[in-house]
Amino acid sequence: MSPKHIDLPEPSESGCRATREILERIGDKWTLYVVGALRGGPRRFSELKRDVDGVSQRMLTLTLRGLERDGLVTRTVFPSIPPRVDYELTELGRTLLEPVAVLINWVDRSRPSIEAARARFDASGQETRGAVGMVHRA
Amino acid sequence: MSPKHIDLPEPSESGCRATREILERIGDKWTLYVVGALRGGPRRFSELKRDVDGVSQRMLTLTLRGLERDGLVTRTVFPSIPPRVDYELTELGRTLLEPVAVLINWVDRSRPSIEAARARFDASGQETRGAVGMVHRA
DNA sequence: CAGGATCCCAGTGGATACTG
DNA sequence: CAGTATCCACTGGGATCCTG
Repeated sequence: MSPKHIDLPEPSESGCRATREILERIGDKWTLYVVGALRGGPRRFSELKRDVDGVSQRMLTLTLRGLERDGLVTRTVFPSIPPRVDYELTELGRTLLEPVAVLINWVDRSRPSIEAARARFDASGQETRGAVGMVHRA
Repeated sequence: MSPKHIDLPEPSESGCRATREILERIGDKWTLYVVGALRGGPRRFSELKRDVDGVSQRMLTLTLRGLERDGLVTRTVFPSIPPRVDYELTELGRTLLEPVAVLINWVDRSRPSIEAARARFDASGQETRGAVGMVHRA
């Protein structure tokens, strides 16, 4: 069925290229997690490093730079000793939280189905390869 | 400030690791575009190759395999000459369209702001680096 | 504490050639 | 047409060391 499907907004056709560029930003390995860690308010560098867990200081720095460059995060330096730097989502950055939440929710709800599908595929997938006749693999 | 923010669903805490694994699937270079190309209904391999534009047959194959493995698309072989293979979103695959649409919409709406921020950052970013006092870069 | 500079590896993905 | 197989370049990203 699905007579009408969902009406995907068509990445405005014009900006499909530019859209990809931005999707790759938030599609990288750490951006979503950093944004998630910042959702509660300002965080220091070392707090983020602890919260995100697994991230190297190099990647955390690069990720924060990228977010700052895109106007999604502000960086505030306090000239104290020891130095202290706070990162915080901008207005724009906070608007990203909703789309991300929708996506995360989808992943959470779909994970059982996906993992089941993977198990099925990995278990019985290969030998139907050269089968004769119409084949549905999956 | 920001007393309430948006209430991010907390990636169910438990499955943060597993969630990442799936996020990386749809976060790769081609998956979202292939899914987008399939939103209108079944498509043949060669049609997808034309639609997605820029994708190599290798990456298209790998991407489709991954989606098939995760139960998001079905692969149907017609034993004709020349051979024909149709790909189609599953029910589960179609449920992915909405979260993706939300994200694409966000990118489209935010692109002007982001590009402006990038221009500003790239133009005047570097020299405020070692400045004294509290500094807001951006 | 925050992060710059280097080195280096593994995986992603492109180009090309071949097959059923 | 719809792949598979190889080779290869690039780069994302980790580890480590050093500085203000």
